[in-house]
Amino acid sequence: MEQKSIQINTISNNSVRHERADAVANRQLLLTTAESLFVERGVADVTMAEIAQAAGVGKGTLYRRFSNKGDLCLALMDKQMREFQNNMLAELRFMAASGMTSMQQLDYFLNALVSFTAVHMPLLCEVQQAHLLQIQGNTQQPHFWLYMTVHGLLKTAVAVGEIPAYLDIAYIADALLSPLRADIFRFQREVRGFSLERISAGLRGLAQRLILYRDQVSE
Amino acid sequence: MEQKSIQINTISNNSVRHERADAVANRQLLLTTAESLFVERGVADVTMAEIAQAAGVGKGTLYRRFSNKGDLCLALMDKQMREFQNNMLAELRFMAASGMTSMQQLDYFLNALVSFTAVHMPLLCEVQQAHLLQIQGNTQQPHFWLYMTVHGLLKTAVAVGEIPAYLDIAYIADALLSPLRADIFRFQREVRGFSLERISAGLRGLAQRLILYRDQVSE
DNA sequence: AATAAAAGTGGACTGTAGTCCGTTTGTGTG
DNA sequence: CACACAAACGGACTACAGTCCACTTTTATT
Repeated sequence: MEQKSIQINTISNNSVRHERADAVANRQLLLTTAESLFVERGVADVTMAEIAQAAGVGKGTLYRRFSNKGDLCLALMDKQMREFQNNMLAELRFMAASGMTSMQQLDYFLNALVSFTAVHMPLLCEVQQAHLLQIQGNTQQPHFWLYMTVHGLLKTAVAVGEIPAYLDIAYIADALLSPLRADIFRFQREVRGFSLERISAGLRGLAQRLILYRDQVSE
Repeated sequence: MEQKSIQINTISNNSVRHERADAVANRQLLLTTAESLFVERGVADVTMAEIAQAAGVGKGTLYRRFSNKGDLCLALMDKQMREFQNNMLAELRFMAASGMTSMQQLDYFLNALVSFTAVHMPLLCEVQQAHLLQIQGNTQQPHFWLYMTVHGLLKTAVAVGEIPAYLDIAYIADALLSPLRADIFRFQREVRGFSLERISAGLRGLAQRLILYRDQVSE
């Protein structure tokens, strides 16, 4: 997880500068401070200035590490995010090897993603609020990986003939993920009062509708 | 459109207070001022203080009329919104009377909605940013009407047997509308580079997948 | 026309995000 | 070890959203 942040700054192409020790310590300090404040009073009600103050550093230091609240929240989820990714990758590979269809894998993936979204909703709200359009091909974005996964599964499903070839799977991948944007998800949970099970079933049901039935005209 | 704002404040149950003339004038002044600033420099780059100043009124006056930028933007769309609503209502009624199926009506509706979203995207972004969770059963929200319409069409479609009864249409109505949230729509347009036609076709294709085919098991 | 109360108004004020920049500190090099 | 300098630091500063409230204007009533 954090071995990544070392050796970021390559000077020219030869000598390397490590991230300074105090900087590393401060990053960690800020993360743990933020986390406990978030737990204590809720993510939305903690200001950046408070985090800096509670950690005993200046605001400039905080912002040097995390360019905004979303960034900070993303860093807090980072570990669990990678875990989720790795687990999913492994499980999907296993499912594929066991002869399960791509659409069954997609079903499983979406279900897991609903749970993940539910657990991290408060942080995800902040992340998505911040990263809205600075996405611009940033491969690091959480959304990017989700999209690639769903898109990949759909692509295979088309190739194998599970779903019709005329479907616009690039669009569909986006569309299937859009109800899981944190703000919409939250709306469904808190205003509509949908249970996790209902959201998961609804979304998966929508996805499974893509499956090709025998008598359909393949346009 | 603006005949509505008169006679809002009922005192007790008998006497009525009109909205003061200067207030009405100021509301109109603020709307036209805001609109020209928006046209000139883009919605996102105009601050509330600028609007107040350009209109020659204090900030307090602006905020008394429109409780935030989203509110102001909503008011600017109000006329076209009602128009869209009325047209749709009429056209859907006509389609129904002409014997078109609910799913065909939904197809038409979604297509029109994509166009509407595209035209008003900048304003919609602001509106949706502001009104995120103060929605709480507010019947005035634009989203509410969209939801009711889609939900209604799906309900009829189930009743008539166009789509299976086991579908969770309450969920599906939300899910179908979620790719049209302004921020997601914008992402698809500006980052993915999807054309309007592609978005419309993709969304409608997804909706049409709900249709019941003969050999499907009705679970 | 006088008046009281509601409604409206302006702008100072508060709170928060995020930037900027002069100062301090850790680190690799000689 | 000392020294240069990039990196890191702190906190003042800017910008904007939104609130508050003392003062003004309109309006209905008499």
